[in-house]
This record gives sequence, C-alpha cells and structure tokens, in this order.
Amino acid sequence: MTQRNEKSGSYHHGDLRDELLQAAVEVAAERGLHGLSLRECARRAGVSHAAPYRHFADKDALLLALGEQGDAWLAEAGRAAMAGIDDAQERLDAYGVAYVRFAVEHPVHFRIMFTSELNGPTDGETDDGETDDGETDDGKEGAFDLLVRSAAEATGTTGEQALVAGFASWCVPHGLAMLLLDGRVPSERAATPEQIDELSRTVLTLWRRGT
Amino acid sequence: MTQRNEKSGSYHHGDLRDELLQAAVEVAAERGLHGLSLRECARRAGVSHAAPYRHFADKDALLLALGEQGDAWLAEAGRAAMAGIDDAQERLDAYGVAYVRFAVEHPVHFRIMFTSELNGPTDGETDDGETDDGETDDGKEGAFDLLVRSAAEATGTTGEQALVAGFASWCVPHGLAMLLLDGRVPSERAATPEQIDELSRTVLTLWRRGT
DNA sequence: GTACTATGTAGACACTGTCAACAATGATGA
DNA sequence: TCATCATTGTTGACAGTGTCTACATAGTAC
Repeated sequence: MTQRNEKSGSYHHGDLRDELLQAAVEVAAERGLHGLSLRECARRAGVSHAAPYRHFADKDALLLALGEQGDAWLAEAGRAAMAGIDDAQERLDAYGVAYVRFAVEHPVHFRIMFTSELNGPTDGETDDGETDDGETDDGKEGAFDLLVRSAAEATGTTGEQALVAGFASWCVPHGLAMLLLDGRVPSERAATPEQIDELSRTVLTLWRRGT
Repeated sequence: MTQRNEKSGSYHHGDLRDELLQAAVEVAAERGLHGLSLRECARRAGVSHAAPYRHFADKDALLLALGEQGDAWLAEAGRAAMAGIDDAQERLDAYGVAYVRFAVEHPVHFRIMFTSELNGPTDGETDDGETDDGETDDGKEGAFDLLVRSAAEATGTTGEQALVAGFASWCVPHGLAMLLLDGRVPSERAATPEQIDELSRTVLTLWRRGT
C-alpha cells in the first residue's frame, strides 16, 4: 500500500521512482491509460508536480519503464509456467495460459507493453529493419525464444518455419488477452481466474485441433 | 444538401462532422492516438476550437463515432470476404485474412475499436451483464454471429460450444492484427499486403496442416 | 419580413506536460 | 569540522488541451 506516514517530513523521498511507477499503475487502473497524468502520480506520491522529472525524462519514459517492468514479469511468468514440462505441446499451452493470466492480472502493464506509439508513428512504416533484429534486451525476447523453441519442437520444424510457428503460438494467447482486456468476453465466462485459465486452455486446444 | 464546395468563405461548414472524423484519423495516424486533440482536428477542418462540440458531446464521443464507423466497415469486409464460400473452414480463414487486412489498412479505426476505456474503467469489473448481451447495433455483432455460425458449422458444434469456437476463431486474427499494428512482426515479413495475407493464412492454418 | 433552430465563434477556466531557476539534502574530501 | 558539489525536490511559468458559457450568424418555416 501507499504508506507515507514517515517520509512526509523529509525533503528527500527515498524511493520516489518506484512509488511513481506504482502510482501510475493505480491511476491508469482507475481512469484508464489516457487518463493518466504525471501530476496526479506526483500528487499521490506526495511530491511536487515537477519532481517526476528527476526520475523520468518525460511521460513516455515513465510508461516505457512500466513496459519494461511488464516485459520482465511476463518473461519470468512464461519461464516459470514452462519450467519442468517435457512435452512441447503442453509447454506451449502452459505458456499461453500464463500469458493470458498475466494480461488479466496486470492489465495496465500489458496494455502499455503493446501500445507502441512510444517509439514511432502508428503505422510502423519506419524502416526499423536492422536495429530491431539484433541482440535484444533479454526480457520478452528471452521468453519469445523459448516459445519459438517449443513451437519448433512441437511442429517438428526449424529455422524460418519454426519462427513462424512460434509467432503463431503467440497470436492466440495475445488475441485472447486483448479481447479479455477489452471486455469482449461475456463476464459470466471470465469472472474468476479459474474460468479464465479454462477458457485459455479451451481456445488454445480448439485452435490446434481445430476441426 | 452538401453544396459547400467553397467552404472557406461561408460561415457554415456544411459537412463538418465527417471532416472532423477524417481529420481525427489523419492526426492519429501522424501523432498516435494519445497525440490526437480536438483542437487540432478543428484547426485542420478550418473551424474554431469549440466547433466540434456542435457535433460531438466530447472527445470520447468522436472516438466512439470512429469506432462505430470501423465496426461497420469491418463487418462489411468480413461479410464480403465470406460471401460465396461454401466450405465453413475456408470461410473462417477468409474472415481471418480479411480481419487482419482491415486492421492493417485502418490501424487508427482498429485501435480505437479495441481500446475500451470509452465505456468504463480498464478492468471491466463493472456489472454490465444485462445491457450488453441483448439486441445489439448490428455492426460487429453481425459479423461475430456470422463467425460463430461458421465456426459451429466447421466444428460441428452448437450452442455453448459453438460460441466458444467462434470466439476462438476470433482470437487468432485479432492477436495477429494487434501484433502487426504494434510492430512485433519483422518488417521484411509484413511489408506488402500480399505478405500480410500470406502470413495470416499461414498462422490460421498452421496447426491444421501441421499435424 | 420575423421567429426559431442549427451551427459557428470568442473567451474563459482548470488541468496538463515541460522547462528554468532556486533550495534542501547527503556525500566527499581538505 | 567544514566547504564543495551532485542529487533530488520545489516554485513559478508557459503553451496546449478539454470543455463550458455567452454570443453571432446562417438557413428555414411561418
């Protein structure tokens, strides 16, 4: 919780950066992402309206930090979900379930992670070919690599094909997560975590064994 | 009627509502959704900053209008794509390809359609059970019904199961579309409409052919 | 014509992101 | 111990925004 009983007296806050991030999640959860304001975060952290600029270059930088936090958490959740599962197919399912669960448990982070608009224009027409496919910051990509490896194993493919298979295995939970966050699933079908896990599993297996 | 070709000189604009919608898409495409402002739209339409309020209650109302426009377009695209295809499975695939293509061709509309935050808080915990499942405004739901019907036919299910199958058939193109819009697909794999169609088809049919 | 309604404008308000100038704090080194 | 200095916070300002109220103009019906 936001426990600022002691620190209110001191000039220096001590952990403002983290508290701002927390406040941002709180505000975004209440008012939506487009209702998030740095000043409100500062208010909740008990500091002046310009204090955040000592920790973040601008508002986008704060959102970016939240996104990276989310990337790390998701990667960890994915790894944990897949750990110890030998069957590649089951591993893929476990990842998908964990993915959707993460999105539902951290909707603000998830939405920020997939909002783009933090790098460039909406359409993504910028020629970002060469700077994007090199060594990456082991967060989500680590999890993605694991996904690709599992997909490759499950489909018996390699290289190019395996990559597409991994990507395809990403689409399903991602789509489900997005639709869930947008309230496109009747609430009686997605009220509890158990229901959501169940739904994820159903969708994942339906997609695979399709017909 | 719309007899206002010389709109710059006349007091009344003649078609301001539409022009505002167009301007909004333009601005959002340039600056991202969070960079969209009513005042900028007004500026581009050549009217004063308060003029939009004669046509939209507030900013959200304008976004909502764009969303509804997108719903209608998408439904039409889906219907057109499925028209004349007898095999249910192929119909589902065709819908998916059209869905993704729509998202890529109308990224601003698509993103607005699935941004929620226009109705309530992010988490969707509001008890909107009864007002949401009744008769709907035949836009997206019409397309969704068609999707469910096709999924039911393809899977040989009915009722509850068919609904979930239809929903699952929605998740895949939706996830793919979202990942595409967020630039998560290497640009060399999604540069042209043909490549995107190809990718959609691959993702949609991956597991069916694979196993 | 006059009255009414639809649609536009001007001005104001609170709020926001962001910057520059200033102030308090804690660490560093003589 | 004390002067120095980078870090971190505050205050005040600016332009831009959503939105409201009051006013102006155009088109329409009588």
